[in-house]
Amino acid sequence: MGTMVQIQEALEVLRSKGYKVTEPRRRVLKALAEAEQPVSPYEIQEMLGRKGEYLNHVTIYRVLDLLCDLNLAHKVLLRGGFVKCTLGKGEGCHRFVVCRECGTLKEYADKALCAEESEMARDLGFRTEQHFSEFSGVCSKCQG
Amino acid sequence: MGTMVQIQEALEVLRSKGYKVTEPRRRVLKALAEAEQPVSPYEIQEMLGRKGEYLNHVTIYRVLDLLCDLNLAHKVLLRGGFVKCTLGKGEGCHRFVVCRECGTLKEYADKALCAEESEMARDLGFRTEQHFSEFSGVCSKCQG
DNA sequence: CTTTCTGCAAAAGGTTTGCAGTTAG
DNA sequence: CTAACTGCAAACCTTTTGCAGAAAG
Repeated sequence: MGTMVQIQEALEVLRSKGYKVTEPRRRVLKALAEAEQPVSPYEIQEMLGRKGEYLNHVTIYRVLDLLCDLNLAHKVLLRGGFVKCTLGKGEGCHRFVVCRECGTLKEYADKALCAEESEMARDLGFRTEQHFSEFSGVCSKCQG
Repeated sequence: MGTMVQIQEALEVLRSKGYKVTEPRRRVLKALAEAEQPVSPYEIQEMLGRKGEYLNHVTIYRVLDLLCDLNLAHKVLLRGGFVKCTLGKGEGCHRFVVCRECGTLKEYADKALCAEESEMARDLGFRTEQHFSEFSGVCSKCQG
């Protein structure tokens, strides 16, 4: 499955930036990859607990901080949880579409939209650096 | 000044929806109108305290909840604070541009952008209902 | 070996709840 | 008057900090 590959890639990023590859970091990455929805630090702790892989919550907070710094994970503001990043580099700002019913999330990027938003902001006198965009709606499965 | 008018309008919305116009609600609205940046519940409490207008923090939380429900205020997720809504109705989703330096914020809405985003999401199988957008950047004053 | 990382204990902060008393309409 | 609102106390949950021991490279 692609999940293992994704985790390996993430670990490689850690290594290449001089960070150590540790068991807690592996576990948090795996938990994020397995989660279908954005998950909070304590939810991650629960997920791991069920598999007998206890981690201190402080450790989880710190791992998540690092992963977000490296763009290997994102905090979803609308839901207050974290997700594993599924995009590569250099494709514009990362966005989310979140299903209000089941919590399913899709990540995407669109350079044209980014450009348009930046222009919008320029009209207001701003030089934008980052666009946080999250759309809330209903996914195909949940549409009746 | 326009501030008073804006508050009067907000109070009118409260009245028209059957909510009571109380001193705490007046005070929170006034504080939001005076704030130049997004402010947290406790910051609002401080602002009011300096004017000798004490409010319990629980009351402030509840007033803010109500104002957000009525779209008279917004929670700015990037900053974790609240702002008074400055837009009228039916102009599309409300967005923010926030200055990373001074915290200055501008609110705007753009129907075309909304439409474009909805199309984007439709391609991903989503029927969107709400677009939540915050741009982080540098405002004209803070640009060197 | 040495630097980085983790766990623990504890504190600090933010948010919520239930209830009794007050107030707007 | 009565329903709606506020204040208080307390609980609860989330996040952060400092430090001592463990582990990766």
